[in-house]
Amino acid sequence: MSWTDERVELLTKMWSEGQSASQIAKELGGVTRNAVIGKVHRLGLSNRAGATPAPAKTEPKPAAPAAKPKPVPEAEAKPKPAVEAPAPETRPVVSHIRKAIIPAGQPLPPQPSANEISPEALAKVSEIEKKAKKISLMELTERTCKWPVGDPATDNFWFCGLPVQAGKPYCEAHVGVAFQPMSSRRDRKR
DNA sequence: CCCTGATTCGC
DNA sequence: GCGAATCAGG
Repeated sequence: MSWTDERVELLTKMWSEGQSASQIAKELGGVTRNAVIGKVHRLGLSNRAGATPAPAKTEPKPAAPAAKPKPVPEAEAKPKPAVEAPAPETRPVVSHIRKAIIPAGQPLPPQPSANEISPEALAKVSEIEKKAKKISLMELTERTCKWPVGDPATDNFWFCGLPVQAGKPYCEAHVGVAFQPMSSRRDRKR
C-alpha cells in the first residue's frame, strides 16, 4: 500500500482527531502503526493541534554540527528527603455512581456542572458489568479492572476484572465513568 | 503484558 | 519517502 492522497487525508484527519497511530493503521489497513507514525512525522504534524506548547523536548537546535550518537545523559540526582508520607488519607475519588452524598449540613447545592456522568458512559458500564469477570480481591492483577461492584459487606461483591486499558486501574468502560476529565469527546466508529 | 508515540537507519 | 526495529514511557 502506498500513501495516496486519500490515505494521507484520512491519516491527517484521524491524527488531528486524536486517534492513536494503531487505530489509524487499523482503519487504513495495509500499514502498521509504525508506518503511520513515520508518515505523521514526515508530514510534520507530529504536534497534534498545536495546543500544546511542547515544553522542552526535541532540539533546541543551536545549529550545532556536533553529532550525537548516544552518549547517555547524566544520572539524575534525586533529592530524597528520607521520609515522605504525610498523606493521612487520600480521597476515594471514585464514589459510586448514583450514591449522592448529602452532607447533612445546610442546603448545599451540588456542583452545578460537575454532574452528569455521561449517560453514554453509564450505559456502557451497566452493559460491561454483565460481562465482567467478577473476580475477587485476591485475583486482582495489574491488568484487571479494579472497579468494585456490590456491597463489600456482602457475598455479592466482586471486581470487574476485565482487562484494563493502559496504565489505568480500570477497564475502558469504568475509566469512562471514574474520570470525567473534560470534553467527553470519544467517538467510536467502526 | 498491554499500549502509546519518537527515533533511527537500511532500504 | 518508507517503515521495521528499536527506544522510552504509561
